[in-house]
Amino acid sequence: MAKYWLMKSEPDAYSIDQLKSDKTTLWDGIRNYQARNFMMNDMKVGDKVLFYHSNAKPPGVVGLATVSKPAQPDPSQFDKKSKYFDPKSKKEDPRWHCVEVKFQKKFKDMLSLDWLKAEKKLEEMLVIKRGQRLSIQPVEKSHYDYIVKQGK
DNA sequence: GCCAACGTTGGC
DNA sequence: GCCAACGTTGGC
Repeated sequence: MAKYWLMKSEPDAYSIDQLKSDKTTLWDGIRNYQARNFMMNDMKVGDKVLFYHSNAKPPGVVGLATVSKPAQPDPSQFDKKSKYFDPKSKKEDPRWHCVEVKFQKKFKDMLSLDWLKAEKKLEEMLVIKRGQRLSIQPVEKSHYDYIVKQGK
């Protein structure tokens, strides 16, 4: 049974257009244990992903992706030149893991955060709740289905 | 650029 | 194990 997720990315860092041209990408650089645990323990190949642009004008869901590879150690944690380098992480016991995601679709018209907030059916979604900063969030099937139906 | 929310760190 | 200080996220 596939699960449903929302994954945030700042378009300046990695956008849906980049994913479209890359086809797949490692979701590296996650340095939050809750988000990591979702990737390590709960995400499975084939799970559905809402791709969300944060810190964008406007922020919102811009397209769809799927999980294409299970969690593996995040290579950026061992790369001294990476901004995600973590000196406390050991090769034999990596602290951070990440999944690979695959491009599925870019919405012609994104669904902005304002729009999500205005939808009665989506009022329980985590992403519209105040102070919700988690960059990977579980999404309910009904919310996912509703968004996919609206997204062109 | 501001700042509320909240996660992490480290002294005790 | 508490909690103050600090850092980051992300909407506005």
